[in-house]
Amino acid sequence: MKKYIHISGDLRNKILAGEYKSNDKLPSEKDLGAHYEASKMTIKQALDILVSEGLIIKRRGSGTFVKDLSKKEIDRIAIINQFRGKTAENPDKQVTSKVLDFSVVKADPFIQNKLNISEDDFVYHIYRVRYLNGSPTVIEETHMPIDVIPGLKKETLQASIYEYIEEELHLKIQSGHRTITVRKATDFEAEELALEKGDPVGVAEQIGYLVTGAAFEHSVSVHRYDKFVTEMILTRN
Amino acid sequence: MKKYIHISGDLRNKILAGEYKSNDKLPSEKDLGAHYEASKMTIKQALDILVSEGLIIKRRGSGTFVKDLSKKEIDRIAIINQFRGKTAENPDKQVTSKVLDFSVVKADPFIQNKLNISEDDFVYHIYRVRYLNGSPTVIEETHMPIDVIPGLKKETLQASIYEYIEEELHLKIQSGHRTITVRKATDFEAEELALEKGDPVGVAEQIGYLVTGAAFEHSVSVHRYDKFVTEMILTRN
DNA sequence: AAGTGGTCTAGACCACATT
DNA sequence: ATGTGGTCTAGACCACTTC
Repeated sequence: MKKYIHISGDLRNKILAGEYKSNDKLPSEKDLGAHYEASKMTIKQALDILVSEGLIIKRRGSGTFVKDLSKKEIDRIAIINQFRGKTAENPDKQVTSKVLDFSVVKADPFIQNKLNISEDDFVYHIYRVRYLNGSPTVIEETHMPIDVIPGLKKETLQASIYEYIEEELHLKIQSGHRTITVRKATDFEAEELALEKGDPVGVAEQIGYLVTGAAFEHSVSVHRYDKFVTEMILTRN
Repeated sequence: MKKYIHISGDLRNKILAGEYKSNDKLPSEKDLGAHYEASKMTIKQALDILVSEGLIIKRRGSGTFVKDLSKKEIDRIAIINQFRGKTAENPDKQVTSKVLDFSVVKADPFIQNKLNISEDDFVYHIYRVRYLNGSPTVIEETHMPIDVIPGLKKETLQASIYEYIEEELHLKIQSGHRTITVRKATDFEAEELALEKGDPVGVAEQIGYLVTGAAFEHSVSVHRYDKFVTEMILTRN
């Protein structure tokens, strides 16, 4: 186990368990270094993880403090800021899919640009309605370059593509760039998502990248307005 | 100037200028260290900034590579992931406000919990419609503890509260925790935002924190659906 | 085997806040 | 003046990829 992971995990537990409370001052980096038998840089690395999670605040000159979080915020914080597929995001729910289209096409200019591929490259076109516990939740339209993600089968679409990519192809997913907008449902979307015409939908457009740096997916997902939540932590420089 | 800021800035410029192109390999950390006369840890710190911005990817054993970004993605990347007020987010537009309510009230239990204050604490209640270039864009309802942000005047609300906090009170804003949802506009919201009844709105609920760790605002902002965009970069682990 | 990034150290000096 | 976190160094060893 990496030392800084161990230290940040240990401190996170103590905060979540209430051993350090809101606004409490943590021991200094020097003291923590003595306690964990680690150098200052390692302690700093551990604390910076908790800063990025929004749990603590460091103030040069005064010390490190537990943020003034409400209980709900603390519960929330363990979960967010992860990049996962729908299946992994909802471990407690049954995720199923209706496949509207699954084909191989030439990428149009829009997709070419998003995936940074040339006009001769082929992509999968995957168009699915996805259900959580049987109720329609989101319509996803995904394009993936066949060169990057080969061998997709229709039965894979019923389950988790991300799992296929990581477990079967042994590729590693690194990051995603996501843009969220809001609009009215089209007639088709309303029908598939069991909404009224013109009801709100949340739209997430996303480009996914592998650790190799290659863009492996462009997807647009249209969510029922009552089942769309997204959370983030913003920091100031 | 901090050395790692200088190095990451220099490399960012080279990437954005196309000096390093998509999928290009950057010099090794050792070589960069020689070039910039910096130690390995400092180079690492500089590169990690670019990783968090989504510009590059590091692969142990092989090297550091420019991500396979489309041109648009590259342009986008300079902007996002900052925590700022509406005024600062729209430097090119004129931001004005209509103040619907400005009062001091006792915090109700919901707000108490969000701001982590007690039932005896007073908060400002600020309720504004905000206009970009004269057209209604968002309705914001904000609560701020008067103990944390004293001396708010009605004329401040016409402009930028964030500016008041930083310039006048000399407090430093550190971070925000934001949750985004989608729903139908209420009749009141539709009227103020010049929408039809039941049209979509994007809702951002946010808690803001100072560098002291104190929660200084809870706000719910209801956005016209055609003027609501939010962008983020997600990473795995 | 050679080269890469990841982790870690022991210490230095600096910028800032508090006393 | 003291204590804090921020930056930086010069090196060590490790895990991983590529040849």
